[in-house]
Amino acid sequence: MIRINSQEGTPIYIQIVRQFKYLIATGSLKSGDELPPVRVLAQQLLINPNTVAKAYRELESDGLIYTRPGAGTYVAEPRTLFSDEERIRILSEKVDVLLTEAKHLNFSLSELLHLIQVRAKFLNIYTEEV
Amino acid sequence: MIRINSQEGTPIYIQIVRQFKYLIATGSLKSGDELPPVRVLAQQLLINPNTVAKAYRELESDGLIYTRPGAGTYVAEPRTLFSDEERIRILSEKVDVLLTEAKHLNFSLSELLHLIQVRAKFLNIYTEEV
DNA sequence: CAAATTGTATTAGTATAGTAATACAGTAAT
DNA sequence: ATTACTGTATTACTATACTAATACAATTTG
Repeated sequence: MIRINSQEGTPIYIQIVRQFKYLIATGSLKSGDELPPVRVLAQQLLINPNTVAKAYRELESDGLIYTRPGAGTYVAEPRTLFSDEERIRILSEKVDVLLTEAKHLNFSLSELLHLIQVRAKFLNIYTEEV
Repeated sequence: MIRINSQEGTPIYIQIVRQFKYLIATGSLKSGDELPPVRVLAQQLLINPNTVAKAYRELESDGLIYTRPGAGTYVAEPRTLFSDEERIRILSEKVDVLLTEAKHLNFSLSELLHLIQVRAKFLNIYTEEV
């Protein structure tokens, strides 16, 4: 379910976080689904359970999962945690960074918008047509 | 020209990099323009010249500026450093991350696309209409 | 209740990041 | 050539990140 790459340099727990984010965003993991126990995933990946726990803590602080100590860890409901203003503010920061990157890579705005739609379809994150 | 925030936690040199990236992307700094000498900017910001130098090194490795030791540091030509495949590969990674974030924040695809155009106009990075 | 399974806290070791002090080396201008 | 500027390299200190070993606490299950 999860794969880590020791070569790549990015911290193990970050790799785990990122992959679960994708799995949740694409719907491979749905609300209520249980994540593997920290010890199970740790043994699969040959790492320390605490490293998995750290990843889970990060996902929980993002509101994507919740943990019940003694019971397990589950995918949270996709409730809107923030106000509209805050949602826009959070995403705008990331959009601005992307726009800057795109500009430096010589992408035009329409090329960027097109790429986003291509990737959305490829990742199967959004089913809507635009 | 540059401002740093000691509270915010993000490393000083990263803050410097980010701000120069914006200045270049928005055209406030154009090809050939000289960046302030490391000592000058360091004194303005009350930090060590080496910290500024580190920021400049990062910008140079991104191809945005070039330095001539003994002379100064200048904004590079906006030449395309990469092949089309590579440009798309690099940007796709960042797009994927943004799409995942947008999904978790309950943005629809069209809302995301709209926000991008709004921000592009606001930042004045792209002048084209879509 | 007892046993097994869950996540958590504590502690520690190692590596790396971040910043700085200082000395070095190359360029430009007079 | 000398002086005054450039960026660079070396070294070192400090804090934090990352991972792990181990013990703890809470829930579930029989």
